[in-house]
Amino acid sequence: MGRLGEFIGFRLRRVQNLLSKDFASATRKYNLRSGLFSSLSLISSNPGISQNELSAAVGLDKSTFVQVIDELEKRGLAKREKSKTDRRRHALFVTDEGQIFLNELYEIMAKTESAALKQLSPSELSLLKALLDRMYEVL
Amino acid sequence: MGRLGEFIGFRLRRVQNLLSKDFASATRKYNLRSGLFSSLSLISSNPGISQNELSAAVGLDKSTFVQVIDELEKRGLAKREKSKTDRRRHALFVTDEGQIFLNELYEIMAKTESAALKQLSPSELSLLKALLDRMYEVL
DNA sequence: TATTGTTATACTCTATAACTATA
DNA sequence: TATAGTTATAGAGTATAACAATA
Repeated sequence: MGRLGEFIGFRLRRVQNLLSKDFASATRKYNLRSGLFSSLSLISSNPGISQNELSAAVGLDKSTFVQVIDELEKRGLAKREKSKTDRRRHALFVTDEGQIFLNELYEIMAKTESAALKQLSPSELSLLKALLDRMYEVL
Repeated sequence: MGRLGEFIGFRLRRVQNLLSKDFASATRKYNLRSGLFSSLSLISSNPGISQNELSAAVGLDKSTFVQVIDELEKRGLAKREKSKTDRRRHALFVTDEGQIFLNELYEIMAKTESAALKQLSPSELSLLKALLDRMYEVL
């Protein structure tokens, strides 16, 4: 790999690439549009979140989420509700069916990561998380 | 972040996202097409590599690299040479100018990572690399 | 027949700008 | 005026399929 292999970003990316490819192939049958999983998860963890807040959390433009949420609604996984206090906003909620589906995706994600995590002892894993968090906070 | 934050892939991605955004903004003036840096680096480390081998190493389709290498040639950073032994193949080489530019990109990458790496002691950094390599090898 | 590089093409992802309805 | 959501649109990035040259 040459000097590219000296960089920590290279190592991060190649592990993450494999994980995300594994997750993509494990969920291919669900035909998950980009951002659907993370949106569903964030709505679940933050009931009533607006589309604007969601886009800020994910770091993509708000226009990106219109189709994502259209699809979540069409699939019956989440729904928009007009805010009573500010009628411009849509409060977003995960449906019961959406929560079941989301739990299934969490399971698949956990299984995807399990092979990699088996290589690490519990203390190594918590150290890895701590190191990554320290790097994230300073960037 | 909810349960999404429990996954190691989430932590890997968010650190790597920040690193790659920082690198992108630090190199914006060079107008680097996707794959140009990694291709130039791999050609430099593997002189005479073919387009097919390059695409296999990066994990993208060979058709993707036609335009990347067109641009590397147009900028005078690398060149194609017809292989003597198999006239279908193009042996790829970095020019002197390309090597100078590549070294500059390595510098920028190192500077990009330095903020994050300052958070880690030398032994933590080498452990982090080892853990990531162990995860990569098993995936 | 199979492989290397090429072209044409289409699809996904994402951003920007302009619009609407509200505030 | 400003903000939330929407629409239209354009630009990247990538893959697939078909092709020419060569093996």
